[in-house]
Amino acid sequence: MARILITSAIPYINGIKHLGNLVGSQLPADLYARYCRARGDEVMFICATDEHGTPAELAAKKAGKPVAEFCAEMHEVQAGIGARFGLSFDHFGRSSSPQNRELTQHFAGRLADEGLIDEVSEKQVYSHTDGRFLPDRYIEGTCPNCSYDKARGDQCENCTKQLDPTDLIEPRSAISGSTDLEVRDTKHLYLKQSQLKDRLSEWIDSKTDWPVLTTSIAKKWLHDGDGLQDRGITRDLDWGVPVKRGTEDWPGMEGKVFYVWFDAPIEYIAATHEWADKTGGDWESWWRTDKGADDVRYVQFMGKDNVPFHTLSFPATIMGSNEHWKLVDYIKSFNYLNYDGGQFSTSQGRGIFQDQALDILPADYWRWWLLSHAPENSDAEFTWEAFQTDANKDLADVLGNFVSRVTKFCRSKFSEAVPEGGTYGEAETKLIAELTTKIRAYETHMAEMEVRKSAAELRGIWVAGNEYLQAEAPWSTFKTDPEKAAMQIRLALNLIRVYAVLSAPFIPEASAKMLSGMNTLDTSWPDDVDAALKALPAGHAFTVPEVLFAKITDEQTAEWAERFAGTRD
RNA sequence: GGCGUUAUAGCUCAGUUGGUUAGAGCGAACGACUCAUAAUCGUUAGGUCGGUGGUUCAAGUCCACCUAACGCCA
Repeated sequence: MARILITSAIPYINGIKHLGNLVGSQLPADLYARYCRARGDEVMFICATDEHGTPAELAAKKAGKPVAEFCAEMHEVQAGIGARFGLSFDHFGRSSSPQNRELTQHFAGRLADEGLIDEVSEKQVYSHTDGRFLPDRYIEGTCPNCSYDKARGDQCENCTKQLDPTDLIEPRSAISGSTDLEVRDTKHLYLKQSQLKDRLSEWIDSKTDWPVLTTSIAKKWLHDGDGLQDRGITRDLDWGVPVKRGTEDWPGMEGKVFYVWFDAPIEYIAATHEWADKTGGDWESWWRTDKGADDVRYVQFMGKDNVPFHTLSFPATIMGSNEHWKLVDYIKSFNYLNYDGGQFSTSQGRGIFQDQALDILPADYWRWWLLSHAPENSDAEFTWEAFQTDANKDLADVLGNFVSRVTKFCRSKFSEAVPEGGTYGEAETKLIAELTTKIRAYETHMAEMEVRKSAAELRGIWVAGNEYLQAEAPWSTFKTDPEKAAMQIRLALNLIRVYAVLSAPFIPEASAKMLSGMNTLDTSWPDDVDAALKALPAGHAFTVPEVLFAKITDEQTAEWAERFAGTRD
């Protein structure tokens, strides 16, 4: 039994995420977690909300709430949506937790002790009206180059010229519009990533089994231009982890917090700590190689935009501490999912948001389509037409209908119990051999996190059942040899249970309905297919389940396409 | 402008270390069946692998250049 630590990139607290966010990390991570558990591994599946930073402050202000309250509410909203999608986190934490505060401060202290922190003095714009420093993008003004009047402090969107906030003519706060600004000196901490470049480079080079998407992004950041740059890890904000050197105050850093990118990945560890505090478990046995984590395999899931932080910044934090923290063993990264010819856009409200998706269809439809089209090798595209066709064909016609035809046939010709009699012939032997081959292939793809291939293989396993029925035609057999038909249907009924077990990582709700219909709690994995197809013995009572997957109609997709094309308020 | 990823049948995608007639699903046409959510099963027709030029006995699969899309950076 292996020990698998799985983390999904943590979604930002600000607002409800769209489906692109889901398929890029949480959903495939859940698929893998469920599969590992089904195979008997000990799994720790962690996710959280990323709560610190300016966008959260601004969103809270807009909502008219204190930021802590806003984050607490949004955390519950996101946790609720995750639960409805069937995301089986062992813990869904919060980066604003005391555990994360303590660990973040600890890491900063260790890095400082190792000489990897620089204190840098820089100039930054302060807004008297807002009572705060303004990050570059929260300053607007007239571009000195093209006179565009909405240039941002870092760049003019009109002429693309790079700017410093001090370049702007008539600068103003993007938050309040105030022009009562001044440039102040402020001191910040920098993580000297450049000093860890060789260690990081060597480490990345050793990961020959990682997806190209992951390593190519990492190598680009390592070697591009002047190479890996040092990064500021503090900000002049209120909302965040207060800067401390371990448990000690940090002279000159009063009133400052760590920058979100520094504390967010540490939340993976902290969330496990949160889990332990809640359950009495041992979080260090998952994260400290000197305290039992040396046999843990750590797998991270994320979208490609998060790769630099997970291949370089977070490992720099871990390595730099010179303590025995677990480094990631495998990074599975995903490209983007596009929506009908363009990008999903949170800011423009374009595409389908997670709560909306669940309002119109059960989670399994989304899980299946998104996973079977996961953007593994390139960006993928969501269209309503493809979604409707694929979901209807795969879920309703191939799997759902298989369950219907078998259970209803049995009920009408025999009873709502597994029929007795008959013995296997050549066709059954052949089917078992074929299923065995396909299931072993499915296991391989799942273990390798080849999401699309896994889905295709699973679908093939479903199809094999229909092929068998079609070829053996128990409805014909029944007229001349009822015992043989009984055997065929007994096998088919058992196949439903096997399908439920195999399909659970993809479509947990439907899987549960199938098991419930088959009136069994037996979720044992079909290591031995022959034996697995005898799990439900003759005489075992069952009930014909409701339609597993109702078909999506043309009217529905037409309506949805229109509803989600526009913007969300 | 730099870097990266991608470019394979109408659509969505597979194609291992270069090697016999380039694969799958969907869609299409035709056929079989009637237990089932007008579901299922089978057969067939469709690509010479973005373009050009190389390396090689042999390239979708390696190299160069070009084009296009997307992304990152500047």
